[in-house]
Amino acid sequence: MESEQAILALAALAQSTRLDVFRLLARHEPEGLAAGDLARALAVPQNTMSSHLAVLSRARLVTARRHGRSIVYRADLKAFQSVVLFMLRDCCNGRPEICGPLIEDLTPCCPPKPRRKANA
Amino acid sequence: MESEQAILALAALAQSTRLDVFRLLARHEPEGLAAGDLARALAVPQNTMSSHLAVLSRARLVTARRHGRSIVYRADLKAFQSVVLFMLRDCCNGRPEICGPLIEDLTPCCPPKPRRKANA
DNA sequence: TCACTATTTCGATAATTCCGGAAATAATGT
DNA sequence: ACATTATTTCCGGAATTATCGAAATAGTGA
Repeated sequence: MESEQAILALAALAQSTRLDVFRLLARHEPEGLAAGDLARALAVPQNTMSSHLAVLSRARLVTARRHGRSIVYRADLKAFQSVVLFMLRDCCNGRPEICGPLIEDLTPCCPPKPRRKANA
Repeated sequence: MESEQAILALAALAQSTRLDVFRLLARHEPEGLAAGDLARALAVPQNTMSSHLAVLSRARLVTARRHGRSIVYRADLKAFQSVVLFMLRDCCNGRPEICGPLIEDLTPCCPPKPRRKANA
């Protein structure tokens, strides 16, 4: 991922409504949510929501697909992952001694197994 | 980390000069760089750089410390880590089945130690 | 104190973003 | 074709951000 693309994504997420939208869509993977449902859920006018969705879409953080009358939006978790990866690479670039503990502390986010830091 | 703080950080990084600044500072940990050095390195006027540094500072992504005549800035990697963690939590919230592979794919960034298999 | 260096603050302008009312576009069913 | 529903586009105003010249502040050394 290139800087320009990452900046688009960071800017897209740096706004509370859009952050909420992405949160909500991530939670509704893989079904997605229609634009109107998003507007209703977050109590935002449809046209305002539409422009926010356009920003997220330009940033490639969400995808849109027409489904009957509705347009269903989905979070693009792969793209989101790319952004996180980009940030970490930026921070770690050639400095594993810094990134190492970061990744380690990161892991508890979604512990596949561990319950305590009984590691050694 | 709360949303508001995260949004400040994302917004701070969503600008090319500031992203470059953070990159540069991360690479110059733990010594840091003086404001003037940053301005020179990125070919930006001092006052412009100063306002960018203020934004990064408000977002807690950098710290400043006077050192003689200069003010030396340092990347706050802990704060950066918090932002990344926040993003991942937002994405994974209650959905390890999504976050799991994400973390796994993330690990190759800086593999400090042999990773164990997720799941079993 | 004075001169010098480093950085920030002030102030102004241009550009961008956010918001939402109103109108336009698109799909569906009759 | 028409009415209905879902969403977007158009438009304008308010707020915020980016940029940078000029002036102000802070530290250093003679």
